[in-house]
Amino acid sequence: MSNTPQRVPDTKERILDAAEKLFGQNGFTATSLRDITAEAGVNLAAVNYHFQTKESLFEAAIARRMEPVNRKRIELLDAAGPNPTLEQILLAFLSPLFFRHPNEAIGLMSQILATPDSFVRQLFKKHLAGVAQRFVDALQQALPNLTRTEVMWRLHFTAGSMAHLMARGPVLPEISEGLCDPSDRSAVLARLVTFAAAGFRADAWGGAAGLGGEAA
Amino acid sequence: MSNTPQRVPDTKERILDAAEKLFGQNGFTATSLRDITAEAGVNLAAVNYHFQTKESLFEAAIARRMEPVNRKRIELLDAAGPNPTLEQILLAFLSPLFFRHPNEAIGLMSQILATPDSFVRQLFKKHLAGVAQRFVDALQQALPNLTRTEVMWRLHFTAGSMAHLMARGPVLPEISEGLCDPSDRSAVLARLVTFAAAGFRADAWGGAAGLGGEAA
DNA sequence: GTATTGCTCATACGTTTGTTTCAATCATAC
DNA sequence: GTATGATTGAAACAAACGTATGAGCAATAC
Repeated sequence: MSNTPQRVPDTKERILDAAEKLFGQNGFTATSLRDITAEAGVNLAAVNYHFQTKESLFEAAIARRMEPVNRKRIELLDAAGPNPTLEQILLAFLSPLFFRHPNEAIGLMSQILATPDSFVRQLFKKHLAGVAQRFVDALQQALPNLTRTEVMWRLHFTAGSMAHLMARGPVLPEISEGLCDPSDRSAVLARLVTFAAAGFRADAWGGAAGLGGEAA
Repeated sequence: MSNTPQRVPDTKERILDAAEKLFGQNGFTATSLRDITAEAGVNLAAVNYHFQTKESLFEAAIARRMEPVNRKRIELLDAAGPNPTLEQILLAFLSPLFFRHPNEAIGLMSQILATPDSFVRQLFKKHLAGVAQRFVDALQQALPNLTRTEVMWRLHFTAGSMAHLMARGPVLPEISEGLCDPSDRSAVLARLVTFAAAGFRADAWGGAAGLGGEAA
């Protein structure tokens, strides 16, 4: 049981660990429950006993990592005081994803952004809706010349950079002639914050330069 | 068909159209060949006759859209002359993805960025390697104070924003209180170029502000 | 002691998957 | 006309999938 102080069997946790790793690496549909139970070294039926279904397992794996991340995000945002700078806001939003994660938790969270299944979209809303609003508010306060719409677009761009980074991080050196090394997380985070902060501070696209687009 | 003298049956094209649509919507593993042949209104065995395997079909669907996009990218980059501006380079890279696509081709291309299967990664390299190098060169020439490594990082950030935009475009209004509407592609492209251009022009992260990250 | 509860095990169910087979069909060449 | 080569059709294949079942085991409660 949950409240018994001694002897919590680790089967449930081992399943979560394996699910986190494999879902993060291969996505939801491409990962089978047999893959997960084999990786965890537990019986196949254990996943049906502890979690009821594959979707519930995915949701549990997401929640286990997402909740502390979102708690940390709010905590950092609060710690920055009533008038946080743009960089403080971006760091509060991004840094909890980069640190304090034992293994491939990051890949898992990128899957929630990349998986098109409808129940994953619901998860996305469930875990990110509240926190996103707090950050949009903070960003709008720090950048009073941007409309709320504009702030949201740029937050989406930033989230996309982050998701792409998390999803394709491991293969980044391979496709960048070895120049981009994502293993130094602090450096990557600093680069991303620098890039995003400058993007946020851009004029609200009076556009100027020939943004015709649509060529012949 | 109409103009070809030797009777190309449209079964092959119908399969490609359906594959493009469904792969783009649901991803590779979540889309079955029976889904595709049902959508195309053709027999299941036709996919094995024209393409041999599911992976080959995916590759063919990707290639059919990716090659014109990359041709257009190079064409736009060349048309910008020997010293293109940053905005011209970004437009050449991004705009071919936004226009001239009959249906959900865009979702398909975002899948190539989000699908972690190894053969999809090879596709990514095959179709993007050459073109990426041209653009990194152009960007480095336009931003001489950035190292090649820095340029690559920021191009990846930009590609991530784009991929995220393409993958989650349809649900963007839903998760943004209806404020972000991706249907006006020209406006979205202009916003993305504005954001990315400012990010590229940021100082090469002497960092300054407290980028400590890793809190307790 | 027995009863009960929490958990793990091997095994099986019904579907769905990608792929294959081979007969039927079609347009064209002779 | 018939023959030929290309294409489509219905059906089946083994394998893998998510899920379900019920016996077996350990520990606690009575």
